[in-house]
Amino acid sequence: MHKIPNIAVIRLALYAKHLEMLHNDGVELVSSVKLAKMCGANPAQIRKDLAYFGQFGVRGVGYYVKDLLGALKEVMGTNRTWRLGLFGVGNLGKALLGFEQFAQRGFVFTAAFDKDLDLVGTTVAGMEISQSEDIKEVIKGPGCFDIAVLATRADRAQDCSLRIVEAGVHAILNFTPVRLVLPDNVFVENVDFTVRLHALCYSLTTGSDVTQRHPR
Amino acid sequence: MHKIPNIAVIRLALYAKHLEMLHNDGVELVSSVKLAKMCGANPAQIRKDLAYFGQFGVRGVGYYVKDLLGALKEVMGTNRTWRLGLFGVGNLGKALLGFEQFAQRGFVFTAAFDKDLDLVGTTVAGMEISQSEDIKEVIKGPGCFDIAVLATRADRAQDCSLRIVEAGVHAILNFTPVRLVLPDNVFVENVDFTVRLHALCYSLTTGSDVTQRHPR
DNA sequence: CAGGGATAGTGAACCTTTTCACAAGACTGG
DNA sequence: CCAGTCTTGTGAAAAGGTTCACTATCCCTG
Ligand SMILES: NC(=O)c1ccc[n+]([C@@H]2O[C@H](COP(=O)([O-])OP(=O)(O)OC[C@H]3O[C@@H](n4cnc5c(N)ncnc54)[C@H](O)[C@@H]3O)[C@@H](O)[C@H]2O)c1
Ligand SMILES: NC(=O)c1ccc[n+]([C@@H]2O[C@H](COP(=O)([O-])OP(=O)(O)OC[C@H]3O[C@@H](n4cnc5c(N)ncnc54)[C@H](O)[C@@H]3O)[C@@H](O)[C@H]2O)c1
Repeated sequence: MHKIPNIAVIRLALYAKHLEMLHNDGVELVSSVKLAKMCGANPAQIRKDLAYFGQFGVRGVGYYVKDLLGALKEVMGTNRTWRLGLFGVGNLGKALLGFEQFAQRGFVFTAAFDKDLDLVGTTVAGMEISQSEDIKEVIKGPGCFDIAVLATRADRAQDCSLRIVEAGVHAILNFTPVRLVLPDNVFVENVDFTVRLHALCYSLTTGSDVTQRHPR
Repeated sequence: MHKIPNIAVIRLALYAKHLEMLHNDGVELVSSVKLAKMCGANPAQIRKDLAYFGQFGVRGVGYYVKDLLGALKEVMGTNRTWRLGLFGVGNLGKALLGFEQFAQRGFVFTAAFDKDLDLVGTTVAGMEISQSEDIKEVIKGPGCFDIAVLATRADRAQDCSLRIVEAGVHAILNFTPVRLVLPDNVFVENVDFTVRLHALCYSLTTGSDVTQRHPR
């Protein structure tokens, strides 16, 4: 029994993305070598990553795209729709709400919250905006969601995340630059692209690539 | 002479971010232990990362926030303003253009391009939008930029990135889900948050955290 | 100016992750 | 049905990264 490297799990999402593309293109069979080329990975790594979760290929043949995709979705829990709740309908929040491709990938916004009373009650991308304080009521109804997307102003992020957790939500995609301090049973993924911009600056300045072995 | 781990470089940006906060709060001195707590890192790692680039601390005392920040900025090439050119002024592009905090961190949009002729000529967040085809002219004038931010529709991304490279730009922050195929001397950082959402799904489904040892 | 308490810098040990290399199985054509 | 070819699955080796533990250095107090 092996321990599963955390990074393998994250790569699974990457593989699934590319399998989805292959599937859409009508490709039925793929080898680890071909998939690796698409993902910019090493074929042995793909095989090893998959091996942590089972045997999905056929020796001498390759992987059946549809089967592997289905298996990966099951492993990752993405063979269902996940409901998202947005906090902070500003610049970024509006872009996220209006991003149709989320739905194609199984993510649907069921609620949106803002502090600003001018926004509350208005509709953005077909979604009526609720007041942040009402989270506990909203979550009991059709606005119930599984994952919170945090895009409030930075100075409200900690505070807001606490209320999210209090309401019983245990997963947060955090777009604010704040490192949230929350109980251990809450899963947080931080997205900060200024850090990525800095990596580019370093590359341009020194001429040396900051190659990423891990997808990010 | 040691080889510098690429990930160390990326962490530098993280340290710099937190040093910036300390500096704004008027803190003058910080130890590796304190900084590690803020960043969610190990103190030895911080010291080791810094050691790759020089000696910035005082034994028995700690690091002078202002000095260390200055040193890191120099190492990373962020002690100057970097000019950004936006491609694709849609949902996401508008949010990026309107994000004032970029400027605070030394990143300024000097040009914005779109394919849509209804958008070209209009002004978004104080920026006049040019036609994608005009990149070569724009880059010769005051609209010149160092880093391209790619937020076009996915099916135009590869094509658009090629034209960016042709115009002489060698760094791209790529928000599209496409893996760009470009010459080796072009630096690309991919931002794909659906992959992060999938990691959350996995955590929620299995109950096991996908802890990130590396900042992303 | 000596002693105690901090804390950076760093070689070495340790741990994790990637890559290699090959056996096992699957298909093809004759 | 056999030989040749392809590709997965996987133990083992290699590479890469993190953490430990210790030394060197500094500051402060008496
Ligand atoms: N816009 C970008 O491109 C971008 C890029 C990177 C990071 N971010 C981060 O995303 C966050 C939002 O950025 P933005 O540009 O959309 O800012 P914004 O000021 O346009 O929007 C913030 C919104 O959050 C709302 N808000 C504040 N406190 C709230 C609370 N407690 N509950 C619910 N809503 C609340 C505000 O009313 C406002 O509508 C910021 O933390 C920013 O640092 C934004
Ligand atoms: N909106 C989001 O929250 C979000 C999230 C993740 C990823 N993305 C990705 O970012 C990209 C943009 O998303 P969006 O929601 O802003 O889409 P959008 O359709 O609102 O905007 C795309 C814009 O790009 C322009 N465009 C197309 N081809 C171009 C070219 N060759 N040169 C310049 N401009 C061009 C279009 O005219 C349009 O204005 C997409 O690839 C999407 O997958 C968006």
